Amino acid sequence: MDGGSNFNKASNPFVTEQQLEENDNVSSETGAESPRSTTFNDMKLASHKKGRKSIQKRVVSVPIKDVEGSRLKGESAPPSDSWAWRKYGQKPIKGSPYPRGYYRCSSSKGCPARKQVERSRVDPTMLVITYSCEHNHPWPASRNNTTAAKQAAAAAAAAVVTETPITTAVKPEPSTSQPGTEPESGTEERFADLTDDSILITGDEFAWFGEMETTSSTVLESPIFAERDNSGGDVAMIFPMREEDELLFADLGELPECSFVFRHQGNVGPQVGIC
DNA sequence: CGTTTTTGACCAGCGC
DNA sequence: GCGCTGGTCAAAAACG
Repeated sequence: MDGGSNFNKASNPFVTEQQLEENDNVSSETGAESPRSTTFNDMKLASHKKGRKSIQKRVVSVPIKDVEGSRLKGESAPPSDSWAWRKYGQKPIKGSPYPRGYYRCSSSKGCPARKQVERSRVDPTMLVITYSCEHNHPWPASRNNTTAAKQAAAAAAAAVVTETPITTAVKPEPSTSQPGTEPESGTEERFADLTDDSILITGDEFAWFGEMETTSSTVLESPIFAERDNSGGDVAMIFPMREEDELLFADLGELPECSFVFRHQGNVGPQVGIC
């Protein structure tokens, strides 16, 4: 948690990230037993109590036009990324003329990841996506075989690749040992490494966040990060686009769950990490 | 036929 | 204590 935030804070200039740790409401919901629908209640508690585990949130702004390219239908269709998202609700938000869509990760069963998509009230041309997930949950594999993934891949392929990859970086000190190819050890080991401070990007299970927006092509920076970027400088998160995506998708079949691609700022080729 | 989206309702948290 | 708002569920409809 704390460790992971290093990365976040310093890193990604493109992602507006507000990592909120919403843990602990743990205190006393316990007694909350509701008189009525138990099942419903259980679920409610379950969801609300997720607060027990730290929940991190990341806010990403994406130009709608980018999104539109991949969007299938509906106003709030989220940008396609490497995961499957299922919409489970939509609500008008006070103060905003645009409704907010609620999506849940459907890439794998029990995936706690969620995201909210809404149009920026400040800049209607921007889509604000808030990802949230509790710590330590197993990340779903990229949906390489799903239509969404294919679409994303196709979009990536179709996209003009000349655009500079967004980017930036990763870890301050590229340890030479970054595996260009995945080590053969178990995923867990890898994961362990990744979650370690030694790693970068993600430092936490949010590695997927990075990958996530990557497919959607352009991720806009948020003011928050812009500032950090200026001051920080040494580390930047990378959101490899297109090319990497293609590669990623192409290889996904072989990659274990939750893989992400990143590149060192200094021109070290793209690297793939798996958590 | 299976999966996803839509939409209304319910509940919890928060502010007044 | 009450009302408002946000988040989630679940049934039905739509879609591939």
